Amino acid sequence: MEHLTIKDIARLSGASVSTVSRVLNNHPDVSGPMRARVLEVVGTNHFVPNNSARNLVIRESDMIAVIVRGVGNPFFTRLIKTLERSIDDYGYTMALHQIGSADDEIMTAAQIEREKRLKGIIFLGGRFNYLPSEVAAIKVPFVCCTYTNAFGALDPSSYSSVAIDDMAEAERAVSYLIENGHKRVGALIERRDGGSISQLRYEGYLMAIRKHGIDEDESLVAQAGSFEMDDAYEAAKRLIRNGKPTAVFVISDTMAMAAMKAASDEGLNVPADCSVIAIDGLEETRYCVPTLSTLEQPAEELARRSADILASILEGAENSHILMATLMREGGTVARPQKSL
Amino acid sequence: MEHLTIKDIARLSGASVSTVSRVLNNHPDVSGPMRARVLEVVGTNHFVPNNSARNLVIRESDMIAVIVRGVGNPFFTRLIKTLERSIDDYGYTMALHQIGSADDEIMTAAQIEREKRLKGIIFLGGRFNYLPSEVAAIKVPFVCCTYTNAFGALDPSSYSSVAIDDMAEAERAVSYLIENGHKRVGALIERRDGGSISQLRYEGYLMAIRKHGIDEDESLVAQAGSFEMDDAYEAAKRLIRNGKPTAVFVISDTMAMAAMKAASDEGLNVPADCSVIAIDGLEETRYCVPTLSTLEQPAEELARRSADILASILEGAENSHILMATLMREGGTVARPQKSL
DNA sequence: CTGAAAGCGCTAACAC
DNA sequence: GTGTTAGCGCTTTCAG
Repeated sequence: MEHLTIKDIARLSGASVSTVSRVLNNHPDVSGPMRARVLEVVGTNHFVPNNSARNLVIRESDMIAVIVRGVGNPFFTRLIKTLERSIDDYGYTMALHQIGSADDEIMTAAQIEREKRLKGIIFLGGRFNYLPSEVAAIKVPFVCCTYTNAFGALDPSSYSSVAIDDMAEAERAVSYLIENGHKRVGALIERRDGGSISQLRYEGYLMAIRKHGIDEDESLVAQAGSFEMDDAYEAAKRLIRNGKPTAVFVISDTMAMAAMKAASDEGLNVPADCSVIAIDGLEETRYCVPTLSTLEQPAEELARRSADILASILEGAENSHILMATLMREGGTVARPQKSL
Repeated sequence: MEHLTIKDIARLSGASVSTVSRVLNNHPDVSGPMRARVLEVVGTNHFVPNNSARNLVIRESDMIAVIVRGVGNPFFTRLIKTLERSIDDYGYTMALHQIGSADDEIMTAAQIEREKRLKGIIFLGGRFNYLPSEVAAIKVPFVCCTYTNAFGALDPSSYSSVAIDDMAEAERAVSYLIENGHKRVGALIERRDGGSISQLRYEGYLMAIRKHGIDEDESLVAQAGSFEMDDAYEAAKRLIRNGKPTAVFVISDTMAMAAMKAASDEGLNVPADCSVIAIDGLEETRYCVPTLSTLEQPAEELARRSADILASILEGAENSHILMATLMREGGTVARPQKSL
């Protein structure tokens, strides 16, 4: 016997399929003895109803899908936790879907939407350049969490988003370094183009140094080519050797950890010889020695507001976009530059 | 129009449902013009087939589910990446399922198995105490990755596992400290009981100190109550103050990061005043200053072997159990104790 | 309270 | 090549 069906249970318990279905779904109109009998058969046979069949006939679910590209991103951890709780509080059920680096989140979403009869979707990280034509495949409301359609052509009324102003926050971080007396401020980024979060934060870096009348210096910009720590480490070493910065702005906390290690391995003391500031605010970097100075994204808020927006849209509200502020975490990695430099 | 069905596409394109189905599934026996016509209608209408219906009629899939409790665990990150690639290499498709802390992985698995017609399952982290009766609900082969049924009563031939020998490895880590001259070796754990990985590693700690004839000292054992960094930080502070250890064995890398911070905040230098060793081998802790000394779990291997086993079982092989060795990463957090202590 | 029967959207024989 | 049709396993009117 491969897999039992509701029909088998009916036969085994001497009830009809509809009665079995009723007890399975906790409908009240089943007699005590009958219910007990069915439950017993279900139990001893480890019967589990086929959800595909169920989903097929149920025209709607209470499910909200959270689609993540890269569960590897530690920043998403906290978001996911809060998302789960918020979605639950609204009476919905969360389904987390990790997608491979090759998959397209929009196509995946459209697929899952039909399969699960989703109520709505929350994307955790994604492309910045959706086209209206592709998004048309998604018929339920969705919110982009931690990013917006900065490089795309989406009608703002067609989707929602909750994120920080990456460019402005990066500018703030770099300005903070400059205001602390730094002139040679390096930037450790992934890529300066490519339409990712790295590009936005790099542009914020540029705005800050221009605004403060500092000349751009190519030797002060290091592109790691990825968000990985090993690539960041190597890029940081190059940056330190070639650019001799007194402070470095890093686009993410994990990359900043690698940069701090690189500085240490180069014989530099952080922050005495080289200050470091980043954006993200991972829990892990609180435990760096010294604690990483970083602009903390309001992770819990980001997640909660995303759920709030989706829930309100489900109640009839319009799409909306929220830009949240970061909180400066004054750790111990920023100091005024040494006189000698 | 809510959602189109294959029937709508048939009507719109002047084809029959079976023809539409054929082009959707890339069957060869459809004429060029007809195929193009259908594809066009599908495209302009953003039609996505209902997978529930599809799964219902397709009696089997090529899917292997990876069920994770807590995507938050950074150690799982690398595992997931490798798992995805390995599963893909075998020609299967991976579906990642995060389960909430309240859900039971076995019930969830049974459910998903039927829903998706899974080929097999890989659990990433889970309870150590499955009962044969509950596991009976799962009809496809499954492998426990990173843990075994240490506290349960499962027949070894009924499931597979790939893990390290937690107790032995913990003993090895602690012995390493003792052999480096440490007598006051503390243990920072989650709980000493509860049937988790913490219990196993704690028992390894006990074995090591007993084997070396060191007396047990309650003030040298700190239970954090969770695997969280903030709890570990507080527990580490208590441990340092009350136990005055010259070295600490920590059951996980993340908790070790917190412990190093605690030591630093207590005015201690790691490793001069207090050595630290852990088990896991996260990429992040390579970038601690100094690099954390830890027994690296062979993450890629763990994942690859899990996929290998599952694939071989699917080819007719028997269940099997693999215990893998860790690799000692000699970072910079272990030193011989100071004379003065 | 319980059973019979009609689909949910799709695939796969089976005819033409 | 293309269309017709019988279910996949389940929920849900609708009768009794």
